[in-house]
Amino acid sequence: MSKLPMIVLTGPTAVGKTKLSIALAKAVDGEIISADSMQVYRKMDIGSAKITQQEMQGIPHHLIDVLEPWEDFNVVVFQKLCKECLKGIYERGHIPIVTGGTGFYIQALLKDIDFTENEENTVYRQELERLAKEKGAEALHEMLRAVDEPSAKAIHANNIKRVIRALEFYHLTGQRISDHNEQEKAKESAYNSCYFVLNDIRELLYERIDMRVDEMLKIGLVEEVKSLQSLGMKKEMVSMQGLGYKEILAYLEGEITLEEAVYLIKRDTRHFAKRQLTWFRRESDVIWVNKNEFDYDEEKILGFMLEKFSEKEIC
RNA sequence: GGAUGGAUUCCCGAGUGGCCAAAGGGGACAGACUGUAAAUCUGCUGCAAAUUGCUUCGGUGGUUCGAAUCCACCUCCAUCCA
Repeated sequence: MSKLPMIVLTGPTAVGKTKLSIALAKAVDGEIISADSMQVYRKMDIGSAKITQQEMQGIPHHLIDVLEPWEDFNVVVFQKLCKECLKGIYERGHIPIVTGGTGFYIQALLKDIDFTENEENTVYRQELERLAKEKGAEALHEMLRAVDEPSAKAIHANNIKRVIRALEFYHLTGQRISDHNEQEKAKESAYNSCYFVLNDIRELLYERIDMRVDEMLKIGLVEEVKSLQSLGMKKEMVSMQGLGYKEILAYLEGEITLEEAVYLIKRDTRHFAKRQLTWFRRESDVIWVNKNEFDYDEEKILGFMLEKFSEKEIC
């Protein structure tokens, strides 16, 4: 059986994915699946730059507003929910358009990376976290070296989160995560997909980010976070680690001024955009769509993408 | 007009005779990433080359084997007194 068709539309934050995704969906009779780690949350509209009902223009959207802000979300949940959506979309004879900036999620979907081999082991993880605090990152890294030399070499000792995950993986499965990664890395895409990365001149992108943050504030980001706070959201929660949320929360708790919070949101969003680009550069088979090369003309961009997609479908 | 304090590499800021291309932070840039990924972490940042050379610390001149660091004058900034 041939692989199922799929369009991926990604790119750095604030590049203009949302708008383009609607035009694309109309053109190919598609449904949109959001690959975004924050837009899944209800009550988090402004800070996550969530698409509005009106902007959707009747195009079905999935994985938006499906979780409460106190619920955990991660790749595994994404992958699971995503597969469920895809099933329905294919049954309806539509094309799935995966839109969003979380490269890791997209990879997990395309390569169908296997995360199923273990449960989240909070007890062991908590113990490791405690160890890290008491004995330091180096000690933890030594523990990893003892059981999984390649991982220890690849993961910097300071990157405690990933050291912990590697240890946890070994603890749970008896297998080295480095070996597991090796296997998963070799996989190729499970779909007949076109992987578009929308991009723009860096400088302009940064400008747009700054402007968008100002806009968020103007339309009530602080109020949004305030209401989340009153619902009991704490900064440790996954949802509150989103850009715009953690900083405003820090402001509301009196740790920093509003001015500082705004500066941090802008800066960290810029950093984020950069990291996204680094990720996409590493992915193979991506089709870069530099807006400036199309004179910022939506029609031209769309035309190019449709052409690429039809090439893909034929072969 | 007078007094005092300052001017440092993209920015902030340390450095007060050799160990200084100059601490530290920020930004910029680059990278890693396989269950928190809007997260977490790393590298790099005067110019050119093999351990080297060259041009930098407001300007000009001087002291010294040697100056970002000392001296003189000048320019600009800040505060205070007229």
